[in-house]
Amino acid sequence: MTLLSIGKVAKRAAVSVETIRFYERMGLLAEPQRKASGYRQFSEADIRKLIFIQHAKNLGFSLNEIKELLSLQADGTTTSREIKNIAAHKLQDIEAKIKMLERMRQTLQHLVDKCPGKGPTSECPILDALAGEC
Amino acid sequence: MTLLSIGKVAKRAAVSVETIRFYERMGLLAEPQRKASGYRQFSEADIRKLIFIQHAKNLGFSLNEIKELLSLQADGTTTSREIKNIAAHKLQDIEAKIKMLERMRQTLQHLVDKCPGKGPTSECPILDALAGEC
DNA sequence: CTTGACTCTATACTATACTTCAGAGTCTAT
DNA sequence: ATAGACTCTGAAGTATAGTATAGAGTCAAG
Repeated sequence: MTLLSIGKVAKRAAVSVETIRFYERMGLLAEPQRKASGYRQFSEADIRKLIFIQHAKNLGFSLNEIKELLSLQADGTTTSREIKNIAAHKLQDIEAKIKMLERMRQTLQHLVDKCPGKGPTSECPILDALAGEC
Repeated sequence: MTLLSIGKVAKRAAVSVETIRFYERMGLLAEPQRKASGYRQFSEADIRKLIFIQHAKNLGFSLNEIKELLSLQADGTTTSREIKNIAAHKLQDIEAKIKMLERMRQTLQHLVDKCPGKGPTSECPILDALAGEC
């Protein structure tokens, strides 16, 4: 198999060289082979792993969660059920976040609608509402 | 007016003593009066400000944004229009976040639905999708 | 064989919003 | 007067996900 420099891998996976070294330190990527000079040598599998990481990040997984997914994937005794559970949990996280943001959106929309957009700040309903007891 | 210790203020505003000192350092609260001993002395207005900060945080404003809101509020030349603009901007931020989370939710829901929840990880459609090129 | 691009390590820095800690001094109730 | 609660400062630590930098060494093309 062809071995690739960190720069090539970075370009192909669309991440920075520093990010790759950072992921290695964090344990998301195994320590790669080295040349006699100390230069890292990566394989195509590492590129796939980096792409996996980006996709999981896009779905809201943290690096720690991604690390867990990767280790479960590597572990022969893990079943698809565990992966599904993790994904379902993350789905709930996301739904909870959406609900919170929806509440924030509604409240803020009300305030913006109520504000005439003129006059001094002392009569601004937005500031009034923020100062209010409840 | 009655003056209050940092501990009383913390209790009444439902924040920690350290948080109050932190907000002071960040410039969200003005430096309070001090007793001869160096103990801070707060007023009811400070409690209202702390409550304002909590409410604004609940609506998604960052501490820096809240700092701006507070300084605009204090500044006599600012109009309600500026506050409305800031709130409207934040509303757009929130809406953008919701949209992104909705996309994440949909993708993740699809994956969870597709996964039978049994069998080895090597056949897990969730992991497959994360590894996929696109 | 030289030059420019690349890579190495280690450390520090970014942003956000706090929390924790040590060690010293103060306040209040009994 | 003394014990326990409270407060002070300044610095360091937490979590997340990287980015930046210095100084040294390596690689590939002409």
